[in-house]
Amino acid sequence: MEIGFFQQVHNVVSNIPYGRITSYGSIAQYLGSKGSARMVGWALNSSKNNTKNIPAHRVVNRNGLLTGKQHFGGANTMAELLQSEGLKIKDNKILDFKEKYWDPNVEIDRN
DNA sequence: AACTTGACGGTCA
DNA sequence: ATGACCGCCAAGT
Repeated sequence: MEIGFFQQVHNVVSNIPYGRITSYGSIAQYLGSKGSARMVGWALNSSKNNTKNIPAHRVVNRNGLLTGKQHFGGANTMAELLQSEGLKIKDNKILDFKEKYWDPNVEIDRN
């Protein structure tokens, strides 16, 4: 059986190291034509259905903006999670986005 | 079955 | 640099 799109997303997101972040688009690109960036967001949304602990807070949009903060319950939960991992956040944006950026297309060896 | 929505991203004015 | 548009594709209504 083929792995579902959401599960592939969960897999990639789970591989994001502590204190690092990536973007929806990068994940979508890593998965090829199996989905668009929007699909990644959708998959993460269904990840809360998954019992496993998915570090979804490490996924932001391409501008380093915390567009999905709304889905973490609290208004500032996502930002606090990221800050606790050493990232600099201001006004819902990751300041050191480029430095802490983690690209699955580069870091993961496609096994 | 048709229309709208969305945790996005690239292009163009 | 900012804002509008379009493409992406599954889910919900």
